[in-house]
This record gives sequence, structure tokens and C-alpha cells, in this order.
Amino acid sequence: MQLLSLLRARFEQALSGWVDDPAVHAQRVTLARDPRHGDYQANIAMPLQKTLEMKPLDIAARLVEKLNVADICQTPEIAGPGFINLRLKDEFLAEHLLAALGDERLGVGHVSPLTYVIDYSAPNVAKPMHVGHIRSTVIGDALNRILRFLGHHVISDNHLGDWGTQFGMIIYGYKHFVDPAAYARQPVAELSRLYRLVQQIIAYQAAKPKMAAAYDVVRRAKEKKSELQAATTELASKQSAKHKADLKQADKELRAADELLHSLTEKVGAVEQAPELLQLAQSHPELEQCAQLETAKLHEGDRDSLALWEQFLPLAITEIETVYRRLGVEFDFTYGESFYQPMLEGVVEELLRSGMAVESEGAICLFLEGFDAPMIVRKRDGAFLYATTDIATIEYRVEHFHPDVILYVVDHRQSEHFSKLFAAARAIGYDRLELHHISFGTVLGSDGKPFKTRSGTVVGLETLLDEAVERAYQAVCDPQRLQKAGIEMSHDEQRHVAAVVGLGAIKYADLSHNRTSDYEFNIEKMVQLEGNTSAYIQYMVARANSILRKSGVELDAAALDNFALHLQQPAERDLALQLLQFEDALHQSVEEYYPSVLASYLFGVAKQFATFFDQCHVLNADSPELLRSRLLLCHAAARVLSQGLRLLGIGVVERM
RNA sequence: GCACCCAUAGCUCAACUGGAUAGAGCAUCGGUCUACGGAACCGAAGGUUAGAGGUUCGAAUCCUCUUGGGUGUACCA
Repeated sequence: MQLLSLLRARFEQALSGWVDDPAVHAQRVTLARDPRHGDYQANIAMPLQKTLEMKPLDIAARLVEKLNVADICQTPEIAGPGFINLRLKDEFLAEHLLAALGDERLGVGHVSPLTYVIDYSAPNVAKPMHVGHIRSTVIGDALNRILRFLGHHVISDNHLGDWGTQFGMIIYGYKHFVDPAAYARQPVAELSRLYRLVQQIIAYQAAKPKMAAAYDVVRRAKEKKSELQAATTELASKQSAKHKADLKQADKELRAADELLHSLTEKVGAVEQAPELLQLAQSHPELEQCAQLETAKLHEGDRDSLALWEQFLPLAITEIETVYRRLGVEFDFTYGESFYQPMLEGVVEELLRSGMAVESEGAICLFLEGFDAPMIVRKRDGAFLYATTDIATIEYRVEHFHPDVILYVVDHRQSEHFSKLFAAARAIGYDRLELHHISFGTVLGSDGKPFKTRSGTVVGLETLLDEAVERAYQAVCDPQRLQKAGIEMSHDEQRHVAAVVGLGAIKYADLSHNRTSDYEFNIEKMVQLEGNTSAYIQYMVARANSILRKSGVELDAAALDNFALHLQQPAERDLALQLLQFEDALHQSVEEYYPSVLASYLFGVAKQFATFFDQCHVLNADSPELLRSRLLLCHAAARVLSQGLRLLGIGVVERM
């Protein structure tokens, strides 16, 4: 049930006929921040003091008078400058939690459905998936699951990068550098090697001519800095603020120059230190243009290029699907960029025809209000860009799926692109379609920089998953530990538990962080089985199930008629209250599309369950009624936690 | 240069979008337990919310400036 909207509705009633927009003010009923103030609080009186020209305390008093919540709450209390504090009645909690348990969906109602398209994961199929792909995949998947569970109509679409420059590189690499034996043996690995090879050489060729200039910049920056420093000693006594700022600026410039030089040196060195690479680089000058040419040929429909693309694509997709299968992620559609390719020319023509797009410096551009740079939909050389594809994609989705909302789960670096895209969509006339960029931050290593290995290469996602599962295995399936817990597990069960715990750990670490902030990827921490981790929550589910098993009581819907909840101890009451807030947590979590809201709700419930079963013994309860009541709480906690985890794409096990 | 994002406890993060004494988890220190699986529970300590102004009944949150970081910025995706 939705406690919040129930309470808000009552406040709206009390306010109607008194203030202008009662619903807006009723929104100011929230969970109490501090439990000493009750369960919920209404911060309604204070903001109204001006419009009503009354003292907040008087407003609160009158509001409480008009308020009809006797069936839900104890007598409301007024505190501080005019807060109204509410405490739910124990009988109310007991009755509704019991009702929720009789329901398959734990009392979660169906919303009036909207149609959503969620666009997430969208890896570039030419590269192996890496840690950066986790966020989009996991956040998108969680939103997909939650929205569906609430009753929305959701279409999940994996907008694969399967048509861009990267294929030009692969095709070029295949034509010139392929090792046929390796390709026959492990085609995916060989293609990925070719891709990296071409990229490396391109990087080398781009870096090489810049070296001299970079040295120069560093030298000048050094000179400038030492000049300023020399001046510092002379002027020591009367150093001006300006001089300080200059020095700082010089230092900054030097650091930037050093960094650039360093990165160039690395790229050049990587090739020059390997004779065979150097030879390739020299025998294939201007590789970037050559690769671009391959891309262009593919886009123009060159038969050989297309044949190669058709040969490579399924290989790459199979590889990606292995990862999805492991993660338990599914899509309704996997329309990559290539799918929209036939529409692109029409899109541009239509934009030109309607006058929205114009030619500028040879390119076809949309000059959108509020943006300096235009959105380019066709390059000078005639090629289309991802902006073109994105517009075509909106058109296709509108025509075929009739969405109310499209969500793009894509990292924050593309926010400007999406602002432009959405502005373009509005200009085209999609003004009733809601478009949201569900942006998220970067995954960082422990050095605070984007996550990489010590050697600087990105870490493959599969490797990471393996490591998480292995660590989970070490921790959970430690023979001593299992023996102490009195659990005998087959090898298969152990591997299964390790997989559920390990993969859950990676997903949960991601989902429990506010999506907009960067977060530090620390595999050691996330697989740890204490603290705010999925393993802790999963463990509480296992403990609850263990108690239920031991009791020998079947808690099916029919049996519930003979059960009642007695909320005597604070720990029991608090648990019941939190369990009943499940539906609110779900709604709040999709309101602005933050799975972290659900994650922290679940952690709260798990902690409260731990407190409960520490303080309230279940199987040795004082009376049969209390035993049954506490069994119900275990049952409810296990169900809410497993359902909640499932909605985050995380599994649970019977025992661990 | 311009635009956007960020700065909260030793560390990693919250704060229900302007509400009461800013909360969790690690780590630290102390305590509980002859019971349902100790991967537990309870408690303490830890903060001038980067800094300075402003807006109002009330600011971590909104506005301005400063400092320090990140990202993007006309033909990559």
C-alpha cells in the first residue's frame, strides 16, 4: 500500500476549501526524518503563514482539527514552529501488513500504465565490454524491472553501436593484419585484437607529429614558471595577488603540458618499442583516413564491406549476449544503429524540406535555440552521424511503440548531445513525448581516475565478474564457516551461491550509489559481506528463511487466516512499518529514476530485520500467538527483501 | 574562452528536492550473548556541509562571488 499518498490525500481533504492548491501543499507530508518525531511529518503550516496571514502554530492547530486520520494514526502532535507529527496506529500497521502478505504482489497496486521505451546498455560491439558498461546496463535493467512491476508498459531496447567508425577499423584490420589461424580458432578475440591494433597505430600516427610541439610547450611552461618564481624571491615582501595567481596559472599550464607530453610519449613508445608494430605503422601511413574510408564504403553499401560486416556482427553479438545471460539482463529489442541506417537519408531530406536544417560549411546542420554549436546531421563528406541516427530512432519508436516516455540511460558526458536531441525533437513536433536523459557518473578506480588496471588498460567486464564470483566463493563457501553454520552444500550449490552473491555485489555496488555521482569501484569492498552490500541483505533473507524452515510452518495464503500480528516490541513495530513502506519506496525510486532509493530502502529493512531477530526470539516466543506473529514478520521480511532485490536484478538464495 | 556537473565525518557514500540536533557503512574504541546460523546486535567518538556574502520563519540544498576538481565544446560515438 502507498502510505504516503494515503496520508497526503487526507491532508488534501483537510486543506480543500481553505487554501488554493491543497494537493501541492499536501505533498509536504514526508517520512519523519527523525524517528523521535513520529513516523511521518507534515511541513505544511510554516510556508502558509504568509498566504493565510496566520501564525504557523495556529494553522497547524486548525489543520489538525480538520484532519481526519483517526483510522490511521494516533492523535497528531504539533511541534516546533508548526510541524505536524504523525504516528501510525499499531493495529493499522498489523492489519495492512497482513493484508499485503495475502497478496502475490505484496499489496503493491497497479498504476495507470504509461508506455516507456528504455534505451540502455548500448555497448559498442567492436570492443569487449568493460566496467563502464556496467552502469548503463544495471541501472537500465533495474528501472525496466521496477517500472514493469508497477504496471507500466515497458519496451527495453539495446541501441547497439554496430555501424560506426569502429567497424571501419575492424574491416581495415581484417583486410591487412588478420592472422587466419587465430581467426579460425577464436574469431572474437582476433577481431578484438585487430581493433586494438588499428587503434594503437592510429593513436601513434596522431601522436608522433605532435611530440616536438609538446616538448616545446613544456619547455616554455617551465621557463615561465621559473621566471615567475625568480620574481617571487625578489618581491617576497610585497607579493601581489596578481603575481600569485599568475604563478598558479603557470603551474597549472605546466602540469597540463606535462600530462599531454606523457600521454603522447606513451602512445609513441608503445609502438616504437615493438619493431613489428613500428613496421606496420610505417607501411600503413594515414591509417585513420584509410579506416574512415572503409567506414564510408560500408555506409555506401559496398558489397564486400557489407559481407564482412555481416560476418563479424553476429560474432560480436554472441559475445555480448554471454555477458547479458550471466547478468540476467534481457532486452525486448536489440535494434542497433545499423537498423536505422536506411531511414537516415529520409530524415535529413525531411529536415531540409521543412526548413529546420540548413547547409553550413558544407554540412547539414540544425541550429537550435540556446546552443552555440549546431547539431550536425550530415557531414561535409555526406556521412551521417549519431545525431541523425538518434532522430531516426525517435521517429521509429514513436511510430511503432507509441511511447509516452523515452529514457536514455547514458553517461553524463553526453548530456549536451541529449539536450540538443531533445530540443530538436520538440522542434520537429514531438512535444507530448517525454524524453529524459538518465545520466550517470563515471566509475573510478581507487586513484580517483576512471577505472583501469595498473598497466592502464581497461579491464574486461567478464574478468571482473569472474573475480567477484571468485571472491564471493572464498568468503561464503569457506569450509570452516559452512561447518560452523551447520550447512552442508553440494559443490553445485556452492558455485550457485557464489555466482548469486558475487554478481549481486557488483550490481548492488553500482545501484546503491546515487547515479549522478561518480563512484569508486572497489571490488574488495563490494564483495565484503558486511556493511551496505547486497550480501548483507541476501544473508538476512537466508536467515529469515532458515527460521521459517526450522519452524516447520507453511505460510501459504490460506494459512494466513489463522495468523495475526502482535507488534509488542519496538523492533517488531519498526520492522512492520518499514515493510509496509515497500510500495512507497518503489514509487519514489522511479519518480526521478533513482534505483539507489530502492537499494537504500532494502538495506534499511535488512538492518531492521537484523535488529528484530536479535532482540525478539522467534521459535522460543512466549506464546503460540507471538510465535506466529513473529513468523509472519520473518516471512514478510524475506518476501519484501527478495522481491526488492529481484527488482534490482539481484537474486537471493535459500541459505548461504 | 564558453557551458554543464561536483566539493558533506579519517575513507566510501546518504540526506525523500527549502524543514527540527546533517545521517549510514567501513575503519577506530567500548559493550552484549548458556537460544532461532556471530557474516549478528548495542553504544561511543568523529562535522564551521570547500570559503565569503545574500534570499527567509528556516539553507548542505536556492542566488552571487572566490578557490579547488571533473566533463563537454562544428562534421567520433
